[in-house]
Amino acid sequence: MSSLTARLTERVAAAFTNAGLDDRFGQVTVSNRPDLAQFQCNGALAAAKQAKTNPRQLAEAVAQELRDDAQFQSVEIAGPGFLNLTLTDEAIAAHIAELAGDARLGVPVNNPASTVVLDYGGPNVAKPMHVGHIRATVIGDSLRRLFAFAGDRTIADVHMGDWGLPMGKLVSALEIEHPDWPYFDAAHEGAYPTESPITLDDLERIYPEADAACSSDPDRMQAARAATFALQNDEPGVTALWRHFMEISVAAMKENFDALGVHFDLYKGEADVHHLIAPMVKELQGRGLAETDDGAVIVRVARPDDKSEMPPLILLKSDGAVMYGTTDLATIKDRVAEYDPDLIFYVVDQRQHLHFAQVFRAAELAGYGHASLEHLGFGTVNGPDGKPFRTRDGGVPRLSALIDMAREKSLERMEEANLAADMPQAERVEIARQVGLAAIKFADLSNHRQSNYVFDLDRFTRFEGKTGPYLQYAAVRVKSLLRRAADQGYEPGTVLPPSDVERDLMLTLGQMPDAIAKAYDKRAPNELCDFAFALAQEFSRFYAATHILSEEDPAKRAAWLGLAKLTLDQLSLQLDLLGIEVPDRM
RNA sequence: GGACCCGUAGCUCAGCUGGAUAGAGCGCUGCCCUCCGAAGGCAGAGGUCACAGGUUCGAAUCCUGUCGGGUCCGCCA
Repeated sequence: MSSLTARLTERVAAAFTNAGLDDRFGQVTVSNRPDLAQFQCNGALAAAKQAKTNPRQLAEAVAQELRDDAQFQSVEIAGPGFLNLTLTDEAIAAHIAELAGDARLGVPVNNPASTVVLDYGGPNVAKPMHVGHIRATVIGDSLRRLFAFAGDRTIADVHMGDWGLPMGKLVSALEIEHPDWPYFDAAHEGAYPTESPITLDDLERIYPEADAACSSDPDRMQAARAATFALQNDEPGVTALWRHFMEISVAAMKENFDALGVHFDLYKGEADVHHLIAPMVKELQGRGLAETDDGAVIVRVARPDDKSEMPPLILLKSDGAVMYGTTDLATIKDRVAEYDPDLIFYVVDQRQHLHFAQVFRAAELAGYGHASLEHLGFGTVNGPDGKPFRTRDGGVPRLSALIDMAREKSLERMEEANLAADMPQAERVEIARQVGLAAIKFADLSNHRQSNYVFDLDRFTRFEGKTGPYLQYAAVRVKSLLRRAADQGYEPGTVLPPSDVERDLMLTLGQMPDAIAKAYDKRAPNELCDFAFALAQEFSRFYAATHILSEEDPAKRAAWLGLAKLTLDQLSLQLDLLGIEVPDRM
């Protein structure tokens, strides 16, 4: 089925055609003047501009035809030529009944489906995940859910940073600490230890030290480069050591992702395309697309009409080492071969915009696949001072610590509000976990993807206002209502033509397919957040204006319960697309 | 120096492929619980949409410039 505005657009477009005008002027939207009408079409204004005629006249011709259609209660022309449409209550009820009976709640399935590779998360081996990874994972996971629900085939790849200079820094630092380890013995024969001699704590301690040493000491940097080169050239000892890094880091990442409730289909990284790089560079050189410059192998991606300087993509540094642009390009080639995607999304920090522009151009020059490559950049997470979020000691807050803080804060809030007071402690803790995640996720997703935002846990965890916890509460309240109704033997029934009490709620419910389509087209989860909140507000208004369970007319009571159920179903879907769970009670 | 992003209510933010009276949350003022979860609802105050030009019947939205903040600009990822 299609959305209400889509149907109205079809109807009005036909009227434009019959009036001798282009049907694309028939676009119908929800009215921004609800006091005047429910829906509007501004097409007559655009059409008149093009035809250089009077817009009111054009609107009148279209309106004339629409007035014969029984689904409209009124068709009016206002101002310079706005077409104002109001449906009959019967037409609204018929549509909402259809929505309620549809397994997908009226949201159409993409046909044909697209294949979408989503690249998000981007954790680095041997580095703890931090506040910045919230955005990369939460936005990416929501887009994955949204596109999957729309019917697309989605492949989510975490795309770890596991192959560059940081690995060399670690290896070379370990060699200084433990020169006696077999990994560093060129004469070593046979297998290397299967058990890692280092722990996650070791890695997280050593990396910052090694990084600092490399910055200040050219010899250390040189050693790190050499180790990187050895890794990228399959030197067995270094490779064996690197496998330990991978094993312990991936385990830690998975813990973090589980705690966040985000899903990946693939735990691939830069290293997975290692074997593709040498042949790819050779191929690009052979085709004249790559050339040597200052000792480095580069692809020139600048275009004559560029407004600013577009630096070349460096495939191989002058020391022969691989850069991350190289692995990104090879990853595109790999994904094309593996999945033949229509779309590849990169949910990565906005600051890497230039990098992706370079890689995308190189992929285009090389003719790697037909996929549309989109860098969905995001802004930074800031502290209360408006600057990038830091802990008191100046460090970057760890993701796991933030999740713990959100849980604790949520538990406090629940106590304040006297929620879940009579529940066993284990259940309260579980609810606090769900509430804490909802707080973090909703706060992140409700901001526009590209803008920065201030991380204010105090505000995010509130049960009042536009927050994740509030939406959970709103959904739980409806669940509670439906439970009470069931206890009294009342079941949700078919919706009836609305009175003033429920008309706005029904019109809002009718908008969900449009809200989802908008979020999909704009790759913007904040559209879902806005809609979910608007729906919750509209339901609260309805809920305050009536008393469902004491209604004596059984048909009316059942119709209202039907609306409550549809609201709950929609809210649950919207929150699910945001990656937010809804407890049964709280 | 060049390019990109941003500047909207006291605060935090939506809206930006041009449309009618610029929205929400928090905070503030006043009402509404003998009744389904008041964490709610209703009403209200609060805005030169950074500034100046331009295009248009119509500009927060498009164009140009200025100011202010952020980011990026070949061998890190």
